Amino acid sequence: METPNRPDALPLPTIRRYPAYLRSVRARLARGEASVSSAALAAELGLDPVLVRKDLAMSGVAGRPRVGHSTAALEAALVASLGWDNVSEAALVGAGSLGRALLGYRGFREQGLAIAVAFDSDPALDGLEIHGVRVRPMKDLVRLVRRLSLQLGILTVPEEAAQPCADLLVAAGVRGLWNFSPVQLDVPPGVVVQNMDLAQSLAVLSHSLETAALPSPARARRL
Amino acid sequence: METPNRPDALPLPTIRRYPAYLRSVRARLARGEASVSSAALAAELGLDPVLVRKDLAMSGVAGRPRVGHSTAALEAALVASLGWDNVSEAALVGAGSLGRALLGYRGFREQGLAIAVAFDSDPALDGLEIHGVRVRPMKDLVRLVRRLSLQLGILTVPEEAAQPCADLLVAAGVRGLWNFSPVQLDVPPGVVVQNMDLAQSLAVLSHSLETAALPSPARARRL
DNA sequence: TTTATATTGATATTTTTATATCGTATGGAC
DNA sequence: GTCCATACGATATAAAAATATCAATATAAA
Repeated sequence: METPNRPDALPLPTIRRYPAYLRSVRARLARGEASVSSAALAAELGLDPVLVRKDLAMSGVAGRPRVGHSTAALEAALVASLGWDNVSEAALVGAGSLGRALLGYRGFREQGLAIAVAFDSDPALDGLEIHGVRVRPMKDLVRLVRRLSLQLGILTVPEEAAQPCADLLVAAGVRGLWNFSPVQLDVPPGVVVQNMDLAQSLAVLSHSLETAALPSPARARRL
Repeated sequence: METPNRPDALPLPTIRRYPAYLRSVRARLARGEASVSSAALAAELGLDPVLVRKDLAMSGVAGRPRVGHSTAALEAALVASLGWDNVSEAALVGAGSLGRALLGYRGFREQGLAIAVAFDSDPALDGLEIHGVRVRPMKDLVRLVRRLSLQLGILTVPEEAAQPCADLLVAAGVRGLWNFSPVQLDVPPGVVVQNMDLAQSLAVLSHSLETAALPSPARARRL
């Protein structure tokens, strides 16, 4: 009942480490290396080798003693686990400076993401094309997102606009929201929200700076 | 004693939640509310009330039965725990679209961060002022960062430039790096690195979308 | 004054995640 | 062919974090 049968839901920490593994594996593939050991990955990324082995095992790729894991197999398995094999198309809402930065980011292609259209409330931006993506007025959002069957909404709007825009995207049928604003979005069940919160990240950094005044213990390195 | 450092090192998950508490507390303060209950915060942020209570307790602010916690006291304690009471000055390296977006972000002031200067390898940007911050050439980095005693480096450069720029910043004496590139930085002990990784966040979102149960009807309509 | 109740704070339990340990398989050296 | 070093895989332990439970307390109402 609870579990959708196809892909297992992996532990979130594992999923968070997958992009780093994938990056390294792709680089090795490009260098012509046919296999990689968990120890090598662990050393490169500053992680515990056992942890890496367990993470890789969960991707379904078996390793061979004395050899390691096939880079090609790993690449495919990691991409599949991440859901980056079939590209999801997204609508970006808020073509301010952050929105434009995302529109110009080339890396999304390798990460199964394509931004199909952008929306902004500023009439001056209406019709503009930014990095190959057309900007549309907000009033067209629901209709366009629905017609294009977009799965994902990217929110790069000022905080006071975040919830209303989220509501529009949900009404238009997106199944996930990538939220760059610092507000806690309220969405119906079934819609996934992932927050990309600057404040959260900065908090960890500031607090670490404040507390780690002297280098007494080797603080555990979080990927 | 066990704790040589002045401020206690709080659990990272707690620290990550502090900005959300702080936001809510500040909003309540602005509305003139003198106190707030852990249950109210929990409901607003979608967290377990017990978790909120433990988090708030760790800030050192005591609550009163039937009343809650003083918003003023909470504000002060959270800000202090985060190290946001004394502003740290930062150097931003890489004045591309993402760098500019950060330079234009107003919220940093309330988060104890001020960007004092920016650097970019593009000579065309030399001397430019972006959102009130001057852009300098890379060759001036070490000298300027050292002279201004900047504590923090913000890396918004292409991935191949990340490690060299990090090395420069470390050589100039920064104690922390906020890394927006997807590479694992190698820094000497004592220097704190906090990664702000788009791929990591996107990974969680994609995987959640992949594993989340699809709405039962009308999904096989794309033949 | 008494009582009901909202709310805290402490303790205990469970769950999750990370680390340590040990056995096993494989490919190459001799 | 035998032995050895390497790397995996499984099991066990530990650490961290979230969740549950419950007693204590202070406020407001009766």
